[in-house]
Amino acid sequence: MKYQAPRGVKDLLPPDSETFRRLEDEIREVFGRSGFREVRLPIFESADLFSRSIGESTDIVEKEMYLFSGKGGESLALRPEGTASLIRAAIEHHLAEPGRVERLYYQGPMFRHERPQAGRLRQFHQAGAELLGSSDPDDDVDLIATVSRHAQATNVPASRLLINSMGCPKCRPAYREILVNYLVKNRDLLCETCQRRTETNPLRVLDCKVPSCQPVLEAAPHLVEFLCPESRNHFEQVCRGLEGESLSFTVTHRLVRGLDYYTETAFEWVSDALGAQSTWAAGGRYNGLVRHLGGADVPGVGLAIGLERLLLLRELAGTLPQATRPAVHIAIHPLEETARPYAHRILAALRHQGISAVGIFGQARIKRAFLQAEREGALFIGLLGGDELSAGTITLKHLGSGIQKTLPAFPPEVLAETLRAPWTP
RNA sequence: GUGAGUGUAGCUCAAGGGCAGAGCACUGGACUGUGGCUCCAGGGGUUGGGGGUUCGAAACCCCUCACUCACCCCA
Repeated sequence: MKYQAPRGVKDLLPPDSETFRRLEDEIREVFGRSGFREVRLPIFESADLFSRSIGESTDIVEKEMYLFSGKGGESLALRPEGTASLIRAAIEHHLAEPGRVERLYYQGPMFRHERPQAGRLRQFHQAGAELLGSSDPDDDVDLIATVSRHAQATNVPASRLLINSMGCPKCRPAYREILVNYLVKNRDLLCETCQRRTETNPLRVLDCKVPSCQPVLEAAPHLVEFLCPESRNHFEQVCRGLEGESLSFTVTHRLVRGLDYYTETAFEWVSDALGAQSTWAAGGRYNGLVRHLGGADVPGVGLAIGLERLLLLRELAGTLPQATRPAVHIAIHPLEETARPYAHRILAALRHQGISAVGIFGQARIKRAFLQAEREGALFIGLLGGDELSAGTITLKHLGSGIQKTLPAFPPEVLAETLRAPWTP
């Protein structure tokens, strides 16, 4: 085997490609019903956009981006996530303006250079929704409800919603200092990675899963206890709103975001039915991001769904959208050389009538032609021999019932109608 | 980036130092303008790749690549 797909990328073949397509369409529908409209974003951007928005000290930027240079030497990157691109586009096209509310969604492949494993690919797909221009906690609640309700309706197994507050630029630095003091005091009890992160990205230490770190981290001060009055109020209203919607959630003090631009509410949906990569959707509020990227002071809240992970869950639940192969209505087989042009004429005429039709040209024996017609999913086979050619007819056989009729091939409107009518004994 | 487990026909898998095999799929025939069933026959492989040990390697050793899972990170 000479060539094979690069590591961590996957070919999606029928019927899996059709199933995936249906899942994407379903998510478009869900976002669309909540008022979001699609933006098509480029697959690469200036590398700088991602390091500025995601954060220099995150793994994504430090070691997982696919970087390359443009002809002019500019530094470009395949997008590792969608929010940065969407916000860039919203600023560029003046959709992120004070007082203006925009609901936008995107969908498509993302790229991160990681070691592949269950639910983790180097090219994977995300669908994300972003609501710009509102800082109202009920918009957080509504966005969360959109995904949670759909998860309920499609029986996503063992799914739990976790939420936390990341605070705001007013209160997070104070908490950060308190946390760093606590971590430094307990430095000897922490793993090497945590010791290093205490300097570089202290909030991430809370996310550590090394067993020996757990007692220290469990006892660490909780961010929610140090929120400023505004942030506290926002978080409480989100919690109350979710309760009002009867959406169950768990406040998880050690839930933090890997991406620096999140403020206030952070949330994610996890499922024990997945492997180690248990998060299938995640999001949060990012009130500082638009300005951070050079736009106006416009708040935002958004989320992204990992489509491959959702697909795994829906497969387990048995609620995957039905993969439908495009139906071939009729397969047309010329029995003699002289009937070939006639076959082409009928194929074109039927397709023009909206009937899907394939030609079977490469089979010398009629038995093979029947087998191929079945394999291609045809409902009918149309046989064209010398008799049909001279009489201007076509011999139709309905493959399901075995009913056979020889009818005029033209006008095509009449033939198309015959093919659409039920053929029962 | 680290670790473990797997790589044999298109697919699912046998053979565990001594002739590389089965089922399904594929191709041809029985069957010349009428399919699915059946029967008969056939094609397919440098055993992921490279090197080594051995009279002899799919098997044992080393390197490498890929897949799977876990760490890490994240959707």
